[in-house]
Amino acid sequence: MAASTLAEVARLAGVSPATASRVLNGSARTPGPEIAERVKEAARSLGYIPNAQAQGLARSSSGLIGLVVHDIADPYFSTIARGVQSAAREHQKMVLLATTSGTPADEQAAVGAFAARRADSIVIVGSRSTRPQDAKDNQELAAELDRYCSNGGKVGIVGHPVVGASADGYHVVPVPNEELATELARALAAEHTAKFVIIAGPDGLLTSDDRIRGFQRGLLAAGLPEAEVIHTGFDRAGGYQAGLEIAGRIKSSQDPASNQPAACLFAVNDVMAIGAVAALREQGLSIPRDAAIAGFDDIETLRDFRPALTTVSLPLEDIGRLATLGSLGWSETDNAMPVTGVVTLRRSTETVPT
Amino acid sequence: MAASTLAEVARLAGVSPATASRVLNGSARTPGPEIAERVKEAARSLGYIPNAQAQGLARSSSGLIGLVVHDIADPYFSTIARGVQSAAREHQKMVLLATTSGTPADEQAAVGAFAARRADSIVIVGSRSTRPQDAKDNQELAAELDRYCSNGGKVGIVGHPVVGASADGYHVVPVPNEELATELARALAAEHTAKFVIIAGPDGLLTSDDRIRGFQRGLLAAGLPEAEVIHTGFDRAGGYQAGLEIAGRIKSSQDPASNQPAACLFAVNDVMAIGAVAALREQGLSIPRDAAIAGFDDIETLRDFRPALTTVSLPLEDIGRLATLGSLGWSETDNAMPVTGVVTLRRSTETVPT
DNA sequence: GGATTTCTGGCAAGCGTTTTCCCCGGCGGA
DNA sequence: TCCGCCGGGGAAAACGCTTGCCAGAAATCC
Repeated sequence: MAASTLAEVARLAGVSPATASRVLNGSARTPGPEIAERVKEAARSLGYIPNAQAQGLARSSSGLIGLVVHDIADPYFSTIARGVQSAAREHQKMVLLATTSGTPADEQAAVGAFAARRADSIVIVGSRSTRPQDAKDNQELAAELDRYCSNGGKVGIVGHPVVGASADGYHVVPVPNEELATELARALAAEHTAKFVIIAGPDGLLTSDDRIRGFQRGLLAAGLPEAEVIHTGFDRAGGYQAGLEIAGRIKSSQDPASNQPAACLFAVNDVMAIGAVAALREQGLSIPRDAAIAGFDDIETLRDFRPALTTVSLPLEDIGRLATLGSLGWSETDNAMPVTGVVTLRRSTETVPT
Repeated sequence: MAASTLAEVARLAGVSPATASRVLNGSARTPGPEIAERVKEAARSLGYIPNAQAQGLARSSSGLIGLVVHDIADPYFSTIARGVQSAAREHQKMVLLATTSGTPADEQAAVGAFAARRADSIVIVGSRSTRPQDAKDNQELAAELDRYCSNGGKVGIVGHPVVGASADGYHVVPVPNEELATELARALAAEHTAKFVIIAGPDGLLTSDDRIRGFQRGLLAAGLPEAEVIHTGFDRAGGYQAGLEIAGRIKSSQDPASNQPAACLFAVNDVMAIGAVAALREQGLSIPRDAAIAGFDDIETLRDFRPALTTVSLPLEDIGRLATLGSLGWSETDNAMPVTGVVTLRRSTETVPT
């Protein structure tokens, strides 16, 4: 038994498909109540489900929102995805998911697929890259997006605009990474005298770069020298690796007499921070005694981590919502309420008394 | 500028739409190479993107896979989602996401929406409920699914079949929750003499119930009495609450002379376990000294948690893949490799020497 | 060399809706 | 009483693509 069609419903109700369509799917014109009832009854008895593809074709709008993330299993993205999902639901849209590992080429493919599906809008999350090797792909991504926009699509972007994209229809939700990193640095500088080291993502990853820049600026403002920057992977493994390296240095240079932390670390995101902590611990170091460490994002799942991680709380779910609403043309919302975060000092950067 | 259509491409290339369709979208018949080149060139120059909705309508298949989860921000689900996504991608499908908070009514709505979109298959993840208040909704969900299946849809389910669903086309990926919980209990029973307490989800949540049952069986096999079961929310908050209660009891009854843990806790999932640990700690108790605790799932993000959590490792990503492949009719795969987990003993249940 | 296949394009009929007209009956105003 | 309106229902034309079928041409076989 194939799914029943509108035509069948109409026939059963003894009306034309036009009328059936009008009563079953919100139309400006509402047929007479008696007829309407008959149609609804017919639909019910046949178990009629409108074919959204056909509707999409006819209305040329699909009710779909495309979501592009690096990795849906990463808590950063999945939290944002939750926001996207909830905003989409409020607007009776469904979300189409694409994961890309952050590769611009994959992102381009995803945008293409969304365009093919005539998604009403696309939300892109995840740090942009300006690395030279990505330049070409970035350009193609930008072209794909521009094409999508010029065909009437809307795009919501978290963080940085896609490099090179220029058409109308973009809505970016800015995240004050730099400012917040500055604040974090100042807060840490007030308590710590140890050497600062930044555990960062690959050079050219915009989010990472912003946070580095902001942090350095904060140190500067506090009259401290620039921090050393270690570039590594933007994930736990990267943090872990950097942690190992730092642990080695600390152990070889630590002054046993001092009980001040030998280093104050800033990992540009929480997951990296956790990786670094794991490495430091494995090497027998203790946080925050031997080294203080801060992250960024304030991932929910990691809040029970001990020592509690100093970090910058970002309203990830709201960010997802905002990007979605923005992509839907709901731009009033963001003017009302720009994204902001708050520096959250916790145990991992406390200076141990004595 | 509206998106260009196949007809325009055909016109520009000087061929019929039929021919254009054949060269641009994999068809059994491939037109002559010279013509093909002309069409491709035309398509390229127009920036043609096939309209997937129209294709779907014509082919009556959408290339969509519907994924139903309780909460995409929950690491359990997001890890499975990653597997689903990757399997989908390998089969050139896109995934449509729906989150339902586990409410059967919402799940039904999601299935309906997927059916409307003519999703090729649906993957349902998340514990089924047999609670009386859900009975009616469950039945409707089952009806909706049956309808979807009888219209040719395929369904992949993780864990338990939907209560009451009977049509053809279901593929369930069984997760040996009960067996693994039994194993876990035996392993713990070998080391612990303290009172066992199970921190469980609401009564009637199948996954929770299975894990309880398995655990009790394991205790029994080890010659120990049944554990007390505390029913609470299936999430961190639930675990936390139970943790508070247990902490109270422990503190009021603890024998200061003993340095054996006063209780051995089993939380039916990792997130609950983490919540419980947080509560216990807040109450000044230490793990595993005052209480041992184990979880279930082995969530990746929580692996760096200290004390490392004893748990049962589940190949979540594979489970997602399997359910997806199964839903696509790739059933050979699962016969070859049933899902299995492994009891992973870690620090949180170690008995402290002396 | 003629007849029979084998190919290759094109025509046109869907796929299931929406939406623009159009028509017809009833109504109020003059 | 006549006319213009209005409102509700239907016919039919999209929407953009696939595919079964057909016809002509080329290739193959006696």
